[in-house]
Amino acid sequence: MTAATTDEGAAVPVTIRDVARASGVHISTVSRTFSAPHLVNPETRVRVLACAEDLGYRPNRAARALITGRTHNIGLIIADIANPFFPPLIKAAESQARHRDYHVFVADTNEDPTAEEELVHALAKQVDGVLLCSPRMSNSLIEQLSREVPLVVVNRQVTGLPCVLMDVGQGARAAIEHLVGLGHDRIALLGGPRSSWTNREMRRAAATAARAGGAELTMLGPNAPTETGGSAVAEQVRRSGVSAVLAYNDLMAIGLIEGLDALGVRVPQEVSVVGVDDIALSRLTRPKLTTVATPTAAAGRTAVDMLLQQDTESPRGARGLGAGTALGVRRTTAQVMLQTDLVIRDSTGPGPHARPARPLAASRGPDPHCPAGPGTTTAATGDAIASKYCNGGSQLRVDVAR
Amino acid sequence: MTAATTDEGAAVPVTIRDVARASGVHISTVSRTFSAPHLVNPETRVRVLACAEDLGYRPNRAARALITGRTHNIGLIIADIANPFFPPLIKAAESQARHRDYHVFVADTNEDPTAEEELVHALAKQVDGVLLCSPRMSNSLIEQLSREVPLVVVNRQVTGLPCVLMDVGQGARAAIEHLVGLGHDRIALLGGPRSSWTNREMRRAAATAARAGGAELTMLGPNAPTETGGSAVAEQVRRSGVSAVLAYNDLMAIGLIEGLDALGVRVPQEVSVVGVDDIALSRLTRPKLTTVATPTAAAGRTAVDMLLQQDTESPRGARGLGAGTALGVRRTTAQVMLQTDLVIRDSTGPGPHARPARPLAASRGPDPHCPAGPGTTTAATGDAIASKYCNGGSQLRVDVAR
DNA sequence: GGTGATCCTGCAAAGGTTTGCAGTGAAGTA
DNA sequence: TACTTCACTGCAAACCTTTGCAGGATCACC
Repeated sequence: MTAATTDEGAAVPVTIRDVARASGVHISTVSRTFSAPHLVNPETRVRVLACAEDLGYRPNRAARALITGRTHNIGLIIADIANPFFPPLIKAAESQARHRDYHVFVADTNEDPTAEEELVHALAKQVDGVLLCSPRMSNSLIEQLSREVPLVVVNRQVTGLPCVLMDVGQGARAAIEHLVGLGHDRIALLGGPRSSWTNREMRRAAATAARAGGAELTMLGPNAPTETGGSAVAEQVRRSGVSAVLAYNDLMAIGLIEGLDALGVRVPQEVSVVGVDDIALSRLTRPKLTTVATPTAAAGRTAVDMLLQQDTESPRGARGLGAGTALGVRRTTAQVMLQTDLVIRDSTGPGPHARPARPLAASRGPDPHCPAGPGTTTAATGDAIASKYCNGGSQLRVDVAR
Repeated sequence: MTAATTDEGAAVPVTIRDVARASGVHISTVSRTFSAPHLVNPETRVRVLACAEDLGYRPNRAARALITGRTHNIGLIIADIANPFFPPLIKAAESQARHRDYHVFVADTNEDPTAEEELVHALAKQVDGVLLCSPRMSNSLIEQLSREVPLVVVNRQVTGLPCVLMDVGQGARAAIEHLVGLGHDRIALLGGPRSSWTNREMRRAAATAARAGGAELTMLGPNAPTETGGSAVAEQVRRSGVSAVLAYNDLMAIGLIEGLDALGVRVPQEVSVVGVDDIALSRLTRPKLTTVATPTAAAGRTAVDMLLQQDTESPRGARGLGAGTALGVRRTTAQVMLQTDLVIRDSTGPGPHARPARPLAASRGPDPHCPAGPGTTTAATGDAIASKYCNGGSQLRVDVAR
């Protein structure tokens, strides 16, 4: 408001120097007023702050970054923003970062590993750390890049690096058990991208669970993790003769349901379908999707916390230590596993070997993921009652490596 | 790869100085090699580039920004990333910006005007310009902020500022005409946020179109632009006795359909519903949503182009001109209006006064918004054939003010 | 050989901030 | 009183890059 402007309205940048002049102190005192207030006399401080406020002074972060080596920015590298899995993660990460006075660069790689690498390089000098979400590049490349800039990896396990993982293994197991419990003994796993860690975990856990439950598991894929990727295999699913499908994610599950519908195969009457992610959309389709809910927002928050924690511990470019000395630079390598929940809705139903009317073991009640909406209304439509399978809320299991 | 690292792997920042030493030239020559290659001897240039490559040198953008006054960053302020309307816009904007060697800060305001203002302030020094998407703050505040940093406004008309608008007026008119043509003469407009420019435009255009078509238009709202906001008014819609509803956006339309379904009201048999935005989701619900498609990605690209264009024209902090002199600072105030398209799917059907079997005036064919997918398969399910109402593609109508 | 033009390169200041060090004055202690 | 301690402030270097200016070398031309 009171910031000086020229006639034409262009803002005149007001610097620490202007504030110093106005308040009659040296620029270093102004600097300290903002970055180390306890070092300046309370009276001086209020005077400086008043002048700064009056002139509309705001610290130049670029200049600050130049000397401190900290930008107070973080980077967020995302495979595909348009995939509804990511926005809640971005939103949570951005919010958490801002709480800690950090800003967030967001970059979209279109699932392209090369773009991922370039972006890390491009961002490295501008940020204090990077969140790599569902990366598609190799582990060794990730390790290598982590030497250039602190990294936290989401949805991928890289030894020696801090990771935030969602326990899709547990989720896949719960899903298979749910299907087996419903009387399905021929199940397909609709795989996602080959380079996806989640994909590998799901395959492994689903295979084990199917074996334990005496069911036969058919692996399909890899496929694009999109609606189209799901609908494209509808025909294959029908031919395979399975009565249930666990899909890599909700988008594929929804696409598959569309595809089956086009072939005249009814879900869940003829084929049961389970997705993964519990994107908002999965409550809005018909039938509403049974899915493994992943704690996306929590993952975003946690990843930011881990990044900023390790960041605090390892200031780069500090002046006191000889530049580049590894002294005191110890990076966190904690790996956090977030729990998943099976949310049972309407896309799964009794299989060929269903036993009559055995109640589910799980707790019952309205879908906790959809409070107060008509999304899970049941009586009128005869839908199955939504329930959670395992545990009440998302908890952390933390392993600290090395 | 060959960048120097310490034993423990921490990266040693390599500067222009290191490259200069390695290649035996002065730092200014190295600088010119990157920022003004034509000024340096080809032989020298290749030598410097080789050394830079070898050492893994990357220019420090903060330092560069400090002296040039250009950060090569832009800010993107979004009301709600989780609203599926925005991700395609973000994606397009980020991609376009990156093509021009700019990076993008993304910030989410949670529909909070105060947060918008704070974010503009916070970002101002770090970016060369800001995209304000569907802002909720007042026009006068926006104008004031535009003096601090170049702004391009999306989905809001602010005189004197560059704006990217979607012609929702045209869209609303087309929707009303479509409904009237189907025999509906009592229609409700389900309004969105009061401070939304889109909302005002829709109201105005819908009212005019309804009058022209001899239909009665009931205004409902304001409501939250979410699924919940839509489902909350289902009861009100039923009581009002209308046979068709035009909703502020797809989320509300989908929520409304859910809500009506819960009340036992069938769509489109008893009530027709039209949304706005054509989010990906609108093709996946049952019934598939008739909606006004807004060119979201084009808006993102256009907005970035406009911002960078005006940015090129008005270098800030240039050294040659006296700092802050408005000389040469002439900002674009072009306002671009992007055309919208009515996409007819399955949530609209004949009204109480339908004339029998009059073919629609529009072109027919598969939904151009959903190529090659089973999303609009028709024969098996008996769905209406999807078609576009007005024009073939999104075109620009450009007015250059002042 | 002298003059001027052209091409390339080096010099040094500048941009806004932080921070180790030193200096000041006042208060506390012996 | 002399000495130490303390709280506060100023000084100046440093971070990395860009860029106006000037100097040096080379060449062409008269």
